[in-house]
Amino acid sequence: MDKALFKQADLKQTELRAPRMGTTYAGPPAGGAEPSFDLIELMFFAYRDFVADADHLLENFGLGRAHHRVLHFVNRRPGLSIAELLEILKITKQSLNRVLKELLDKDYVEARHGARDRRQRQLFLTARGRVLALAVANLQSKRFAEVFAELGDGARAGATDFLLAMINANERDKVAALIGPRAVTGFPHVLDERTRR
Amino acid sequence: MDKALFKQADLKQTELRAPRMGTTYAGPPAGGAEPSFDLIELMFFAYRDFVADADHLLENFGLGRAHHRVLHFVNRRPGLSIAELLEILKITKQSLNRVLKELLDKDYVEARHGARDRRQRQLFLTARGRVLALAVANLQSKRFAEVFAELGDGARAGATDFLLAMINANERDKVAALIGPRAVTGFPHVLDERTRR
DNA sequence: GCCTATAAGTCAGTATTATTGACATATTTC
DNA sequence: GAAATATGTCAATAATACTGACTTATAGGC
Repeated sequence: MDKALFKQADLKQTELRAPRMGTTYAGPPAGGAEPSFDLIELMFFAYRDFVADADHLLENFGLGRAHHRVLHFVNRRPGLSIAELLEILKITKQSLNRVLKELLDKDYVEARHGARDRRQRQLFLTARGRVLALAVANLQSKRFAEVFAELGDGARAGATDFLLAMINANERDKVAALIGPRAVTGFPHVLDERTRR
Repeated sequence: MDKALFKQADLKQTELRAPRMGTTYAGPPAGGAEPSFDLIELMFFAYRDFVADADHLLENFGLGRAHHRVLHFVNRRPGLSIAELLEILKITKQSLNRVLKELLDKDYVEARHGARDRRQRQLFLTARGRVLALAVANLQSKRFAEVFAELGDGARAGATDFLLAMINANERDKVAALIGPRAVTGFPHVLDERTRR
């Protein structure tokens, strides 16, 4: 009985923890209220299963979590520079290097000299890369589609609001800006001035 | 300037990816709909900041993400066995060992011989461990409190429904069962039959 | 044009969290 | 008593990250 309880799959361990942000620990309880154990645990499991979709798919291509992140953000912000990518991913260039090199080698990502500044390398997905990124995004979107088929489409706005509110206030605007305008099309950077002469 | 550019925080990399589940990739698009890039990205950022809270706090105690998971689940299911913990965490006992040993050494966790089966070791938090686990939970709960202060308390049920629906269907009942009844008190295992003679 | 700053790439060494495989020990169950 | 089970442990490895130091190419100020 206890066996069957958690048998489903071989999961990699990475959740329930993450990067440190500028969060300040203000001391024990907020104001006497009980901790929201339910939501804490739900966040853990929901995220676990959510990312598992992408993880599972990309594994077939010999790509790991680091590759996924790069693929995702290059897809979302085509034309971004190495520095910008490092800013988003919050990793060092040494860490990025291995992963990016593999993505370049395997022809998922393409780097072009910066149009304005030749020192920069602007990153784009190749056709292959775009197919893969879209496949991942579609798989993840399928989960959302099922969720809102169950909860009703009205729940989508609520979920969006909830997730946005969960983001650190100082980053919320940036994320909202990145998300809102490009939610559907997703190709703003290609059009911005940096890629023009 | 490149220095300053990346200085914000020293973040560990683990998000936007996770364990593999039994998710089946059914082919490109679901039915022609655009991928939900907005929600995909929101999940990433929301979870990133959410777990950063715990991460940041535990770092002061020399504890990492693996320790957090153990602390969390032992707190939530006191009296669980090594095997049960491994099942939940989906890691090997070799991986658990180092982490658990540290938590035992540092007196956050306590292991007692199984009451029914002396081969088993049942895990409990010590007073210290409970204080720490509660501090983490309170910090994470603070974020939820702020979110629902902003969105209104009505949003809490919606968020719960959303997160629950995001969990793989085959696990949903188990998680719901674990979460619902013990959301507040959190000490069910101690009372279950396994710890009795 | 030169000098400095910047963007990126690279080499070397290390940490954390995970893995697989093999085997030892204590205890339960048949 | 023998086999199964729960746990612990040794050893080697992988993926993802880190710091520090250095090179190369290009941009920009003077």
